[in-house]
Amino acid sequence: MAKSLNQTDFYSRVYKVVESIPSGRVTTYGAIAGYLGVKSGARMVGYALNQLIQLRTDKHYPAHRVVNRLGQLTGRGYFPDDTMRERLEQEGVTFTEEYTVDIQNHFWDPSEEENDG
DNA sequence: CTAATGACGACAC
DNA sequence: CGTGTCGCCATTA
Repeated sequence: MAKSLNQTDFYSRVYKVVESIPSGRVTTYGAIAGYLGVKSGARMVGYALNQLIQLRTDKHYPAHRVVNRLGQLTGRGYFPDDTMRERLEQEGVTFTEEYTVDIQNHFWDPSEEENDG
């Protein structure tokens, strides 16, 4: 498994996991961080997602499927309008609050990446 | 190098 | 149960 995690590599892995998030599901920063090996790197995950905005690449990641451990759309402020919320809704994700998803019902674990890998 | 920030998380009161 | 504080690690100034 991953041993020496390069700084930039960490980002690449985050993007890879994020784009691997299935529709109608959501995951948390800590889950991704822990999955990558950096338990306390939850902040780095969120930071990595933020970088997506800077990337300015044609490729866009479903960063809207990433929420904090409470299911709050903390990053909604970085999305235009309520894109983050509407996106989740159209995918079938339920909400327990205006900007809080039912994470306990839609939580997705990165390790569930059912892939030959 | 030091200091400040952040799409987080856990603990203390 | 809500507020306040520290820890975490990379990025930025």
